Amino acid sequence: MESTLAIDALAALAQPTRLDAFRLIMKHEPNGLPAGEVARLLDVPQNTMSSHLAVLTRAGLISSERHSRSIIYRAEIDKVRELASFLVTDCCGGRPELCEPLVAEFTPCCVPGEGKNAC
Amino acid sequence: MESTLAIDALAALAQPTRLDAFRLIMKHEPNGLPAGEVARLLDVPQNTMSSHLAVLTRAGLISSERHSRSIIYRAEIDKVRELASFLVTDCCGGRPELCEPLVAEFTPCCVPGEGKNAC
DNA sequence: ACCCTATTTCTACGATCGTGGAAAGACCGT
DNA sequence: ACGGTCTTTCCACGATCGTAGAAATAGGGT
Repeated sequence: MESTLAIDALAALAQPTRLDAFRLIMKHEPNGLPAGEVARLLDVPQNTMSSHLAVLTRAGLISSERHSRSIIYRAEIDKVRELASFLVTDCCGGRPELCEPLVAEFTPCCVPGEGKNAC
Repeated sequence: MESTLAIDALAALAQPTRLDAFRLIMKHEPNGLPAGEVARLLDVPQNTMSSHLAVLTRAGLISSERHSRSIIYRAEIDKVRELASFLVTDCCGGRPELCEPLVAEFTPCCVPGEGKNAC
């Protein structure tokens, strides 16, 4: 992942209203959520939310699709994967021994066949 | 990880000069790097870099320690782990099937006993 | 054609951010 | 005590951001 793309994604998430909106949209995968619903659920004016959603879209973290009158927003999960990967790769670049604890953090999460899921 | 702490960390990294500085300091783990070196290597005035380093410090991503005349900056790797974990947890909250590909992204990296290290 | 709903675009305002000159603060050597 | 090095703090400037009112756009129902 290129540095400038990572910065756009980081900057997009580094804002309370947008982070909330992103998390909300994530929670509604893979159905998505209309823009008005996002604004209503987070109690933010529609036009304000619209510009925030535009920022998240420009950063590639969400995408939109028109569905008659509504515009449905969905999360771009690959982008989160890229971003987390960027952080980890960045951190252990050239130093594998540093990123081992990072991997350990994620591995117990979502292992198939495990009864409880820590994730 | 609390949301506001994550936002501070994200905002701190969402700036070119700071991201560069952070990556540079990461690269010099665990020895650390004096503030002046960071400024010199990235070709940024010392006082400008000083304020950026202060932001990264407030976000908990780096820490400083005086060593005679120099002030050595070191990365707080745990914080990166927390941040990456926050992103992943955020993403697959309640939906384990979504975070599986994320884990797959990290797992091949740094597995012990592997000859080549993709990380 | 008209109205209603859903959403965006335009615009402007105050607030915060990034930058770097100038000065001040630590620390060491002599 | 003094000069030199390393770093931070203070300050001010322009630039970007977050917000939301008002108007414009897109689509569906009658």
